[in-house]
Amino acid sequence: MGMLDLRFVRERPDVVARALALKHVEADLPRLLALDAKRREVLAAVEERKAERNRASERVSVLRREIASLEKALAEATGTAAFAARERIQACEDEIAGLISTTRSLGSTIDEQESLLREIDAELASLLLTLPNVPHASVPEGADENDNVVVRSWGTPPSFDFQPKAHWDLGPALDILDFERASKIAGSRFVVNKGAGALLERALINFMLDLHTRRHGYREIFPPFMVNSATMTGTGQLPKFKDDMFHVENTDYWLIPTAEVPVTNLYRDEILAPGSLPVYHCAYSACFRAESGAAGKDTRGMIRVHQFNKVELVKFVPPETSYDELESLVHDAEEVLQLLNLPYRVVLLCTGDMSFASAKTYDLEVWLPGQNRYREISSCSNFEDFQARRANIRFRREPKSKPEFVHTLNGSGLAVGRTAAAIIENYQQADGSVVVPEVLRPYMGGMAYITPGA
RNA sequence: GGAGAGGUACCCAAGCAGGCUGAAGGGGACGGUUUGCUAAACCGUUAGUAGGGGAUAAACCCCUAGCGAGGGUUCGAAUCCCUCCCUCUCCGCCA
Repeated sequence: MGMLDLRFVRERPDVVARALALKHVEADLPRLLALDAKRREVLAAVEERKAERNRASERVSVLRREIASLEKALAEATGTAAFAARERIQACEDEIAGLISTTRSLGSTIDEQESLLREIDAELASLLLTLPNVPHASVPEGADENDNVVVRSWGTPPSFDFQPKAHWDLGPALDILDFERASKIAGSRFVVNKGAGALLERALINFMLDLHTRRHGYREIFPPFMVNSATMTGTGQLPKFKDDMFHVENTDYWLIPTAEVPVTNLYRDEILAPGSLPVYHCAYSACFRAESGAAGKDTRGMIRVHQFNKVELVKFVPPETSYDELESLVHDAEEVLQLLNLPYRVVLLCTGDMSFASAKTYDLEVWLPGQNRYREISSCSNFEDFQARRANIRFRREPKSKPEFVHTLNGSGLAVGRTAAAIIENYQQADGSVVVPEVLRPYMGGMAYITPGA
């Protein structure tokens, strides 16, 4: 989420209209443009009156001082001098009376115009939020996910000489995933990881964080898992996606749906100093999602749950490099899958399937033998300055130069639960045990196999 | 949770019996003088920002807002009133 530059909308309504069509978004662009014109008209009028009021107030102040000094002089003056002073004082007081009465009526006009302006601003702001980001020129046009483009594939889906099972069968059989008890203590769409299952989850988190911090140059952040409304608004979860999130009753706290929220908001309302870009952050967090619109979808297993773990990658970069940064971000996420030797493909989302805020998005999809299909495991996007404008994150190129909006990017690196599911399914053996990928063994006390009860 | 103190520019800090104070004074930073170099000393500069308008190749100029945030009183608010937020100290409670 985020917003476009009002000036850009004013100057290039054609581009905005095209983006609306490409992303299948409805918005009242003509009304927005009309309000914008109206706003500037009223603003000019109200500011002219304020300037007038300020001049009058200053004049009152000057006159008051003059009166004061005249009164002092009057004490010693006599005859014609005293008479002249009294005359002058009277003239000043008359002028003050006149100034006050005109300024008073000026004030009420200002009040009226300002409240009109507030109404216009409010509607304009909410209309501006209905405009999606403009897709980058390299994004294929298309209606829905069927028009997405597979950019590359890596690895080969394993062939089994037995019928491969889904992780929701394998996990409980190994007693490393417990959906039944999860549903007892919390509800549906939760999972309890046990023994080697818990260890696997923890190992994956550490493995991913180590990879991104030590080899890819990201700085680790461990953020709060609850944030306030201002933060949720900064990255656009509020007000639009209120129902997709969990709210803590009687507080202003919301459970984060992704670490992107706290991490992107770290620099909200800040101007980053020259030389501080690019900033690369990675963050583990639990993610909480209400999945309100997903009834009946992925009800089994840990593909779609209310709480899952994720390692998120977030970048703040100067505008000119953001598309190169997107490519490297995708590679950083891909490397996790390569090192784990999990087959996947990279999909470039078409205009109709990409999110509201994104200018360009690649999805990583991992092969899940149990479902015999690729499933999304990471989504990497360049938001350009769309998020930064809303969250007001800027930077300076030189100590004296004008602040500019940064470009923000983020991507999962990766969704941990889905990665665990992919490992369980891709590394399953005929006897129901699971081979532990080489790179994870150091993180699991050397464990090479997950066997029942491990 | 109880009690107190406080939020002013890059930092510290004065102003708070309303008016040439959008802000004294330090520090820092930047520029200059001096100097073989450095240091010191001296001089100068230093709200940044947002919005609107004007001029333009640009530099620039004008207006408005802005002293934690939002309201109110007033001709006029950093200054008076109300609400909220945050920070610090002490006590209590805890991991």
